[in-house]
Amino acid sequence: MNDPLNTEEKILEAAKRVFVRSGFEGTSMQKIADEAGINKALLHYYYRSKEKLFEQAFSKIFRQFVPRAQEIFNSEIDFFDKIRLFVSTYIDLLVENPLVPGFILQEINRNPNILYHIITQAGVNPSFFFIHAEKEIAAGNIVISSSKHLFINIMSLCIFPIAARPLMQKIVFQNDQRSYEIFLEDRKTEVSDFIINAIKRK
Amino acid sequence: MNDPLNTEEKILEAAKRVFVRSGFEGTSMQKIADEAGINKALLHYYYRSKEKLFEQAFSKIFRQFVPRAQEIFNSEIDFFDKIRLFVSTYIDLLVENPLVPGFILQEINRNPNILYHIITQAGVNPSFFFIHAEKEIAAGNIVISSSKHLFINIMSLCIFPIAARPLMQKIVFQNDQRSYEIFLEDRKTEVSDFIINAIKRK
DNA sequence: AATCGGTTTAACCAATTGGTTAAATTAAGT
DNA sequence: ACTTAATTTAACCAATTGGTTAAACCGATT
Repeated sequence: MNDPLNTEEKILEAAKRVFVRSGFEGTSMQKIADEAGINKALLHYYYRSKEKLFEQAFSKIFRQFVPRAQEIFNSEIDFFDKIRLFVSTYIDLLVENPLVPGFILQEINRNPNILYHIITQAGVNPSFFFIHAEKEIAAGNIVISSSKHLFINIMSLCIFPIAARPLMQKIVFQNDQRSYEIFLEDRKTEVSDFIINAIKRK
Repeated sequence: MNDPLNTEEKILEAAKRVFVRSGFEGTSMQKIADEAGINKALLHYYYRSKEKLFEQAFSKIFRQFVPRAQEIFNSEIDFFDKIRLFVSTYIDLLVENPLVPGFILQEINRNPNILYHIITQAGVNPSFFFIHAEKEIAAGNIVISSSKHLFINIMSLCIFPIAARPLMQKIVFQNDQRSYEIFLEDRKTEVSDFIINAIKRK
């Protein structure tokens, strides 16, 4: 029943939830304080300003999604298996955190400057993916004009359907929630097949 | 030099610009009034509330992107040509309005309820695309588990790279702006080839 | 010239914003 | 028990928020 979190951690967790739900501009310090069950002045005591608190919250949210991807990209498995594992794992991860993609896309466009610090801090580095892809291209196993296109295609196919869910669910599934859940579950194999079909040597 | 727009239109155009730039929560009525070069009370005179003004602005922005897609989907051309034309046209359209995808993704997640009214009003109806795709599947010309997956794949590959540009430009191109411009230009053919490769009968 | 309806403005409103301050409370070390 | 430092609180601040109101302005009709 009692949470073992100290006040500082409790604030950051509350801030993460509220920021993801409402974005930076839509979030007030009071709402975060309410969510954390504490006084508003405490937010400023632990985190000097809204910006500072946001930066830490954003960074922590962002870092939730990096290590899993990094781990898979860096693993020594067959390239197609790597794609299959990444797509399946990532769609699962995104479905569990459905508001995060929209939140991140919103905030990077609002203030791109925060990115530089956060990306380096999170340790984002897809170079192992690029190296593996280039090797497969050189070996003639896959056909694609550039590993960068392939990388962004994979990300697009995984992330967009969740970021744009309310829109897509409405115009493609007449807003039927259950159908969209099944649809997303299907995508865990569907997207991999689509990608592999697109790039494998004929 | 003089603009032929009356005050009502001038307000809506200003509102569109500011809302797209800063989102609903990040936009104040004062900022819109400044952008339009008029008094704040005029906004309430022509559009009763911020919500009402937003709804009209959002609807107008949304409708900018629907007819072009509809037109292409409904045209009587070869299915692969249809994909090529759509991808190329849409990436161009999105590059010209780079902040719109992020704006829309942000707002549909913040308040999904507005969608119902706006989508019907905009006349979104991809059924001709689905019909054409199903026909090609039945004829054995393309291989895909569902036309819905194909539709959302196309949308993902076109929209995501622009919605997530600040992020992707940073982690894939070390934030080199010119490289990303070339990359997006390349995608106009690259994405079509990718999709067609993925679905065409082997 | 008087009047009319639509348009535009300045002044104002209560509520909320991010942030500060000084006092009260708590826990630990002596 | 006394002191000290970290923690938590209530009260407060100026600035901004969305929204209202009443008066001024303006071009057209009579």
